[in-house]
Amino acid sequence: MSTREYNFADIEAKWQGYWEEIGLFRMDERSPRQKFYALVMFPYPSSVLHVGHGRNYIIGDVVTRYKIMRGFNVLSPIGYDAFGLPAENAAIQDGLHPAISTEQNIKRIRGQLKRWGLGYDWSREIATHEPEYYKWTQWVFLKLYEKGLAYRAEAPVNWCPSCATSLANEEVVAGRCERCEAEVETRYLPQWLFRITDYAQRLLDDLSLLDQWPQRVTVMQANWIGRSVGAQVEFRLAETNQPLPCFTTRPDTLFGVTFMTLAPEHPLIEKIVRDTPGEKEVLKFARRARSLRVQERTTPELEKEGIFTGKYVINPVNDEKVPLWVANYALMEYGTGAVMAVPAHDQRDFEFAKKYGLPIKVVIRPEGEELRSEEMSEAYIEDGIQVNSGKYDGLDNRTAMKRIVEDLAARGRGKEAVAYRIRDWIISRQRYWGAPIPIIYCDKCGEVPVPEEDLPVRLPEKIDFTPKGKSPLATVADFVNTICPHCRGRARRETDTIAQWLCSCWYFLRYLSPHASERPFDPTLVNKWLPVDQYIGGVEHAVLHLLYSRFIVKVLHDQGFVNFKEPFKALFTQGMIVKDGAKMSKSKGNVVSPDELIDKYGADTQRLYTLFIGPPEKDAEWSDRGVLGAFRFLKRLWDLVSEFAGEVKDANIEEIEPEALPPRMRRLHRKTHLTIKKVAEDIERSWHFNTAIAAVMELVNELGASRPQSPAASQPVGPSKAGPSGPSTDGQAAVLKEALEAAVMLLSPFVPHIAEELWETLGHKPSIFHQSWPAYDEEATVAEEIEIPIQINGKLRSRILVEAEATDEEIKSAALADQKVQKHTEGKEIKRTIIVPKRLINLVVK
RNA sequence: GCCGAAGUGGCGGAAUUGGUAGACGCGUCGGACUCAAAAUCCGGUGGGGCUUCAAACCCCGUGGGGGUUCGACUCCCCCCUUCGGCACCA
Repeated sequence: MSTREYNFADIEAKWQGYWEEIGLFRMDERSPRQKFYALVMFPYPSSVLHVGHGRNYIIGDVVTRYKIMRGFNVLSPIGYDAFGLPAENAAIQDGLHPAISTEQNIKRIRGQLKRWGLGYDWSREIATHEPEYYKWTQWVFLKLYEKGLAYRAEAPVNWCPSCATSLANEEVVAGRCERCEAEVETRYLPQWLFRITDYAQRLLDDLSLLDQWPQRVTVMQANWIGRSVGAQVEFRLAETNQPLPCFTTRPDTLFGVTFMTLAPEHPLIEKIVRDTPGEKEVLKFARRARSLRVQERTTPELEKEGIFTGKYVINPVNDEKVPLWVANYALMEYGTGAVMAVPAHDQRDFEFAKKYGLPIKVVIRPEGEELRSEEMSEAYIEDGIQVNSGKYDGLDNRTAMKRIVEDLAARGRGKEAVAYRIRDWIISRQRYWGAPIPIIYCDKCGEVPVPEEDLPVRLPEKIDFTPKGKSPLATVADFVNTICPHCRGRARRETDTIAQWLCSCWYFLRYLSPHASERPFDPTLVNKWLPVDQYIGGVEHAVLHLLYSRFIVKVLHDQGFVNFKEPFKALFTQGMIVKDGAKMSKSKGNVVSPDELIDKYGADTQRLYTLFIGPPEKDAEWSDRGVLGAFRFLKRLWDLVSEFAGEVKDANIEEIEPEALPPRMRRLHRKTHLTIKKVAEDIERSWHFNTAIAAVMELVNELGASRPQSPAASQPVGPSKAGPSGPSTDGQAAVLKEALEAAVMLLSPFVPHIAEELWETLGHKPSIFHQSWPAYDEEATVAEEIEIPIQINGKLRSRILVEAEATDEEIKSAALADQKVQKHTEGKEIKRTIIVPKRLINLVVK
């Protein structure tokens, strides 16, 4: 037997070396071919990657290789999101400097990526912790600072006690730290923020440009931005006439306002209660309410509490005087921090009013019904007809809403307004392992940005990482003490670092000119290559990385640095791979290591199984048995090609004449073309690699059945070895060759190493990826005979074989001639006949 | 509570616009090869009924209940379950 061993280890090493050598994935800036930017979310270098991470990169690699074969000039870069807390926490634990552990991890991960056979342009590799990179992250910060989009404020922040740093709102999930799941506290600290709220409307509007994003991601972003349309209405303090604007989405209920509430943080509180009898009590209440933890403060379960300030405000629609309260459920960050309360038509206000005996005044009633406040057990929040609303009585509330706002606007006491749920983005981190914020504080000049030519502000290396609630950088005198760029006087540096999210907001621009030392990116190249044609990553970044990147790109666009508005044209979010029903994690002990798997079966097997496991956008359960199945398939393919290679070598595919072939070969020829058709459709239409692979498996099964020694293909092999693939059957050899080559090519983006090797076995010169993707012959996919199922009253009763071109009449008479059909129609009348061309016939009988 | 996705054999999953439900793989059962095992190859495999066995045949079957249709995993209505996201945002 001439069958060779499937020695995957050697094969994979061989071709990985070869691709590197010929620069298969090196992007050529001068190529005239159409560009395609394929991007995978770059890895965070914490320890090693598991097979779950692999899915992301494997899918990306399939896209890269497929697009290359489709003739595109592909850019497929890789890098490392290297700043961040885990490295620093590890340093605290075992004393290894983050710079060292990060470098070590990068080395290991780079090795893993290469062993997977992933195609990257390694000459463009970047890591965000390198000064050559973070210099430009700091530059981005300065660009925002110049436009007033970066500012410092003493803000109540989400504080993660375990990470010992502040967090952005996007990093808080259900009151817990997104990373470590510790409960988040509120602290008051001076922080650096980005005015992402200035871009809220555009971030929302431009979601409509992202028609190649999964809808759930755009919906999540829209929800996160949380736009509400309403009105800003100007109430005034009764004594001083000082304006106290509030935002409402229900100006139609203005006549039902019976009190007003202020957020405990509201700056006005202190002023208005000064020297009043209730001063102490009110301030005490406000302080207590403020100290609540974020998740306690913002749940509907919170017991609604408040206190009367002793002051009153005037309602602009009817000049009514209503009491002003402080309430624990009012939020300073939303609207104006002052809320008009309409207990009859808002559930929170209703509960509050009931508790404190405040009046409830109905101003909207359901159509055709009365509504009495004494009988209400909950607020009526639906639409209805205005009552107790002066001249607006009798109007439907939607109309009244518009009129009331118009009338207020005419009197200068209100206007249409929009409020957003999204908050400004807190980017300060009180930790070491990040890019220092490039700001200097000078006693004379105040806050001074570090001049561009002084970048990067380098991270000092020698440092004590132990978290103290403020940045470790504050303890390094050499770092803190500096000179003011303006007056040359003594000054101090900002000691917070930039949240790592900013590093990943622009890395996809850096890939175009990764080594440029004079600028962050090359504008010509960036404008040519962006937006990214296909971005691939996890859905967990829906409102973090993906929202932040959109924001930063818009800022850069506005300043003329780039000419596109959105960074990622198409997004694909792959599902998670779980094991034993849970996300893979070291602590759960359910991590499947790719390294062992590759040792045992090879990278191609792992790749094939990962792609075969299910539709890539869905979560999937990892199965060790499934891996074995993938391996078996590759081995079968290997044996088949090895076995046939010699016989088909001289055959000429061009000379196939289907009519001259025996039926089995004709079927294989047809199957080959059907498979070519299906695989491209599955890849292009829905990325369903699992069904594409299944189709090739079918082809290989069919091929296996064509083996000379297969009982189905020939008589038991006699003393003569000539068999059906002997010299007299060149046409048959050509069909076999065609099928083998198609199978190998169609699998090549999925299992590139074995494909290259078998391509060579079949007598071709590498690389298979220089071949263009196979095309199918429509004519070859047409069957001469087709099977038509026969239904009687919608139930399947029989099947008949008919000529593909058979007319309806012919099909019908063939069906009626069928024995089983006769049995079922005996003595009955055929009422109707439905024929779906080439699909089925249904006889309706009675 | 609101929004979204999903529910198909023992398991992962297939089924263009409504048109043969269960492709492909795993598992399992039977067989071949073997002293034996592994590997490999061949064949069966949704449930049930009928049947000595088999074939043939019949019934049921895509979370549950209705409906539309010649025909429904697919469309419509109601309900259940699971998973994601949001959740005092005025």
